[in-house]
Amino acid sequence: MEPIEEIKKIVGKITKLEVKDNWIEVPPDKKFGDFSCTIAFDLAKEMKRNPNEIANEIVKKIKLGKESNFSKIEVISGYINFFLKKEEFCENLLNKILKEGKKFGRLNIGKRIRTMVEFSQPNTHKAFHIGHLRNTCLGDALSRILEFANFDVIRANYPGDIGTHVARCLWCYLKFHRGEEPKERKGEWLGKIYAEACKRIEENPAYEAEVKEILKKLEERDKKLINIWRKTRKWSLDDFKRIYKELDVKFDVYFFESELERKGKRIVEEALKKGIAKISEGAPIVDLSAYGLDVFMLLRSDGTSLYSTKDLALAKEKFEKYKIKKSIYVVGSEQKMYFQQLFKTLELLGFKQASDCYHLSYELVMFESGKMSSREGTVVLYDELADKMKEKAYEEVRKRNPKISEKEARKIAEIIAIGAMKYGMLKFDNNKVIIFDWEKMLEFEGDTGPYLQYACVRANKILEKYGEIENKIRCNQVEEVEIELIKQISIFPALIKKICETYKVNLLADYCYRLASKFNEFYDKCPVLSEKDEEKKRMRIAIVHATKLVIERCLLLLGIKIPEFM
RNA sequence: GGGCCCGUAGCCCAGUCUGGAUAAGGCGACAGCCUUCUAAGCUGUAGAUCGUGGGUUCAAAUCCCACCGGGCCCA
Repeated sequence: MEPIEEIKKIVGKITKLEVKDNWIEVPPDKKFGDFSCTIAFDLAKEMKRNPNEIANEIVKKIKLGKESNFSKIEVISGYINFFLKKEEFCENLLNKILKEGKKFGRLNIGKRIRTMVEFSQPNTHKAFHIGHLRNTCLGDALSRILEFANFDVIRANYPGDIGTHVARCLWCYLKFHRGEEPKERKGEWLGKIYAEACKRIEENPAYEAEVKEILKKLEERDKKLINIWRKTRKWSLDDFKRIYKELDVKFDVYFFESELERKGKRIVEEALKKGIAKISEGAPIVDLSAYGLDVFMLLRSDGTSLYSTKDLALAKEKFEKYKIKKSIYVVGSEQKMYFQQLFKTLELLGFKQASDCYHLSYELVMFESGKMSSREGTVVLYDELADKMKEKAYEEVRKRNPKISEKEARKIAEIIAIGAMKYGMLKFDNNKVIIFDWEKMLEFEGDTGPYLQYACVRANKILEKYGEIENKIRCNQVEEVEIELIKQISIFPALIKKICETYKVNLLADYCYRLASKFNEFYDKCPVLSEKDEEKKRMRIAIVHATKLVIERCLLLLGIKIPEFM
């Protein structure tokens, strides 16, 4: 039995209560044991008695059996402190991992829940910038974690290939850059055209009418214009695909806004017929003020579509065609209100699945001076960042490996650069604004991606030199660093469970850093290959093996690759 | 005017959901450690009125209320 389970069982038996998770904690200091139970404080309140006395009474009744995980139980000022039989605990865990191998941490959810994670959603005709990167890393990592935990995940992308921004870009392209075509990174070039369009329109608002005309023609499927739209749209999409390939991010399905306009308009008609929507100032709206959600507009008064028009159609498609149970939307937090309105409207339209729609919001990537804006062209492009990261990583790789080939150095550098970038995006809580800082982003020491990769590379090197690993080991004596490391490994399955419930991907990044840190400490203090005591050596190899498995798993789930050397 | 998020050391950040013992790390600074499995590493020192003020509690960074500062959304 797991140690925590055992505490729940024995304390529960004596108090005749179900022991809650938050009554059990890990003490701040080793001298207080390995686990602590705070049940006496709560009981003291109810019984109006001294917690210390109650704790002592509980402990007096506990008889530890031979199979128990614990060697000792102590009461200190109301806390019931449990001390593990360290050697047994380590031996059990290590042997369990030797047996389970890569399956360690995988959850056994009986039924596979079909879950769609929609993320990335870049706009064509605009640049792919580091805000999209945050979104993409987050959605990809979440998908990987849910997949590992046995959810049936469908990864969806939803590029914005139609709408005002496209009309602006095409207007500027046709009016000022007709026929031009760059040789490479064509999507990036279109992004510049878009920024130029915004600038020109701002300077001369009379252009607005011309843009509107283009938008209208696009919705009416004007043949000539559609051909140009198709061509330029592909420029952007090709750029996105190149970036996803570099990031090793895959999608199972692409939805395009342009393909949802008509279906969306039909749903709006239906909503009007049902009386859920009504016309106000010429535009169909849903009045959600009864739910504190103001008014939700479904179409513009000129009949052109909005995000909402298309999102209604998309949701319907997700529910009906893909038969999903859960729908996760990874979208910036500025859209919180919008998604509340959308989900409520879906509910009113009779979609039961609306209650299983979840907006996973995250804050923006900003500059110290304020928001990035693709309109003003003040964005850090993905390629700009990636190029600099790769160059920096290349220098570092060269410093340490002067003899390897150019090709090999570039390959390793890319793995490190992409890892650093992803970790830099994933380690922060999603509610927190990331203030973009070149210096911090280009850091490869301390709490960074390369630190994690490095720990894993070190572990791999030891295992590679050792050869075949035994499938059962014994722990006669374990040192403090070893116990600390093994304890960190042991909480991995619980962590995965928690992330599946909270969608907090940064917990995994944080965990992995702590694990790598404990391993580096172990690496420094406990020689493995040169250890003379054979039994101890086998145990240490098992520790290295277990650490490698878990770090490798974490990095895989974060979407970070591991170089062969670095 | 209404709503949401953030505020923890010079800088960055975990912990807040589910209150618990001495607030965890990273960067930067200072002092050490490479003839021993890769120093992108390890060890130590200095650095925190947990935005402010109240409240609840045996116990508050964590829960409640008010306010201040920053960001976002709606009107």
